Amino acid sequence: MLENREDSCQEQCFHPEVVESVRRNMLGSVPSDELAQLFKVLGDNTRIRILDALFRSELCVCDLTALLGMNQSAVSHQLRVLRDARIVKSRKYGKKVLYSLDDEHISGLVRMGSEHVRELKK
Amino acid sequence: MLENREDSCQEQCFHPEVVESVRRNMLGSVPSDELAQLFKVLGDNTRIRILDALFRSELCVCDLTALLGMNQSAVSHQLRVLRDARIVKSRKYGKKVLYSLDDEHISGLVRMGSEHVRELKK
DNA sequence: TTATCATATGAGCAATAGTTCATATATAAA
DNA sequence: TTTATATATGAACTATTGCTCATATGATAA
Repeated sequence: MLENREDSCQEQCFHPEVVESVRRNMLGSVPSDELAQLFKVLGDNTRIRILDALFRSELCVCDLTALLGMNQSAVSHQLRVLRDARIVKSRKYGKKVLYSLDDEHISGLVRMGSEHVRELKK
Repeated sequence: MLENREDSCQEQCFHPEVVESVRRNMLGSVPSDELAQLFKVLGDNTRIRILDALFRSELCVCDLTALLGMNQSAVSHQLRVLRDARIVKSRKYGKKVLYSLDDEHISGLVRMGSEHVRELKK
């Protein structure tokens, strides 16, 4: 991996010791990919709004649809993405399906992210 | 907003009180969009690896390029995305540009995200 | 100055994502 | 059973994203 320097830059700039030391401590490529995947799922306005709502209360698809003011199909599609990522869970209640958050880490992430956004505004 | 129920579902399913109460506490649409934008920036494997590296040390573009084993142009493009989001900052040092993390919230987010991924594996 | 090196950037392209529409499934009521 | 309701899903379309290639910019050295 370290050998493909042709594409990057010349000897003078490249610092093998620093690069090696950093590399040793970095996440393996598999975990970094999973982490990116998690953030990618959180990186959509519709899904954030869904989570923001579910953070307040367990809700059925219908109420989420009304709340977001969008297509039921679109909401269901996004709920599937969140379910696949195990960020929300669902349970049947009669004809309805009730959704709620599946993990407390997620609300922590959302809270910390909001904090960051708020800081940036200053 | 609450009136476009035609697209969603019938009277029986819709719960106006719950929806209203949830809506009142939700993030405004502007902040939720900014929050999604932040997560979107973090939701890419290349950018996560860059942050993971910068978390360990300030690095020039050339070293990052060697570290990630990819095109210098690709790295510069992603650094621009991170810079625009004010997640990393840069300073000139001779011909080189040195990058580092711009905000301590970010490492917190990455750490919390990693925690979540680790938990999911169990 | 000119040449070289490190980085940035615009255009173009392929892959992916989010939405809508139509329809399928599942539960309940008549 | 038949009908209606709530949700899920596949296909199609458009918009966005990340990469590559070529080139521009900016700084140092000769």
